[in-house]
Amino acid sequence: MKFSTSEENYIKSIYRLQGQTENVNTNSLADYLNTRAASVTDMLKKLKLKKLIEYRKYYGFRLNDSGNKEALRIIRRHRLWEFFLVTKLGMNWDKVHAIAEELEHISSNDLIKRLDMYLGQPKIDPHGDPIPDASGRMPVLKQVSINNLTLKKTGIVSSVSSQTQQMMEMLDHYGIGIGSSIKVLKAFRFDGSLQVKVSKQPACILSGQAAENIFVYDNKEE
Amino acid sequence: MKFSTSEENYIKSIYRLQGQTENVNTNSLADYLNTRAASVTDMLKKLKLKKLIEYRKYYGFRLNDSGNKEALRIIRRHRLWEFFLVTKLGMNWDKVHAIAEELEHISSNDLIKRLDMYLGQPKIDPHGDPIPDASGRMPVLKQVSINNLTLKKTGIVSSVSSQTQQMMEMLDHYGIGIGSSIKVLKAFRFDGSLQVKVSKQPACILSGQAAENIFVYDNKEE
DNA sequence: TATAATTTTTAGATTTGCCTAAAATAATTT
DNA sequence: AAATTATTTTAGGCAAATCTAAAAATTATA
Repeated sequence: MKFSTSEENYIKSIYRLQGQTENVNTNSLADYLNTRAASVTDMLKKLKLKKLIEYRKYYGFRLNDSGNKEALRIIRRHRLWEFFLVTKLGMNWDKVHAIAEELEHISSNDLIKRLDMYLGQPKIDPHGDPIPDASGRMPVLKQVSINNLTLKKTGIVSSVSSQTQQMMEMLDHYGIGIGSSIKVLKAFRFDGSLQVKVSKQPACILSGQAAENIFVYDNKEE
Repeated sequence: MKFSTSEENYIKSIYRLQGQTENVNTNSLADYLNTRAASVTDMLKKLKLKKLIEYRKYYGFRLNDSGNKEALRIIRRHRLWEFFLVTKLGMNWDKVHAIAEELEHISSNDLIKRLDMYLGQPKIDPHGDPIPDASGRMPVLKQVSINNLTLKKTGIVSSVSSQTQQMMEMLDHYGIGIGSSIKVLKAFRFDGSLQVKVSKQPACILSGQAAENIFVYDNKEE
């Protein structure tokens, strides 16, 4: 089934909001979409008719199974395009969102399958968010501290276990933050220090102690 | 100035049609766009208001300078995306058109500038049509017979000078047609024969005699 | 050149997605 | 529990892009 751009935006937004709470309510969706409650109600009727949501008047609504599936398809497209814009076109990752919002509505399955292959079946987008697979499953992401990351494999920083002032200062100095991509070029067994490449910056050295506190997801297919 | 998808489709179509004749008339545009004359008239009013066309009621219309400029911007986007779909995603060139029709309406200048760089500033799309440059100029394409094509440079077949039955049979056998991409891997000076790669097929040998009858445009920036 | 045929435009609906204002329902207070 | 407040829905309208049917202008023909 094909959906309009507007329908897709509603589906995606409901998916976002229902993540936190159980049911979504009209006003919060209206806020989120920068529109009015009346417009939301109009669209809810349409989405109900198309059997994408559970909806009881005045009581809130949520996506049903096929609604969720559709949401994941849209999110997959969005994140693959973001990955493309950052890794292939070198766009800044805080600027890709708006463009991906447009690209995501092009729904050719063949296009997306090929894009996915071309990008190396990435598992996380440049913001550090997981990319659902073709059948709508979110990948199970194993986090590894970077001293356990395979050499030359790109990981995406997911968390840091020490949140001390000193640690933060150092991460800041190296330009490392949640979502940064990191590749280990060389591991020195003598002291556990690592030569790493952070995003597009020149290679640098991290101590073993720092390394074991920085966690990444492996990106791309094994 | 920003235009709607529908406006852009009209602009592009007028550009196509006015190529052949001087003025475009309502019915032929309606035919071309698979719509009704009344819808065309409605849009013409809008395009006139936005100062993109010359239009005298009942007498036909054509793009003015800014209309032409806009058309070329859209065509540029379309052809760059087609190039991307074929060369990067490996799509069949007879299937890319429909998808490029959607991609072309995403109008971020930064996106298109980067896409262009990423693709190597190509001069012709996979159908053999020239790609306008950023300022809307169509590239001046020099045709070269492939025995004058620089080694390892990809050319796009533009014409064949001998149209004999025998020649056609051979071209067919090698899978060479207008729009095919050809790269010369090796030139044997002894007899002028060439080892060439046609599209994604395995390399093969062409006689010097055949080669001098096959003309290509150089693609990509010098 | 008057009439017929064709082309183009206007008039008036329709659909989608949005809006405001008012009515209906639910939740909170007193 | 009744009244007040907040939320949600309905009613009715608007703009964009389309359509059909009818009117107007142009072109062709008898």
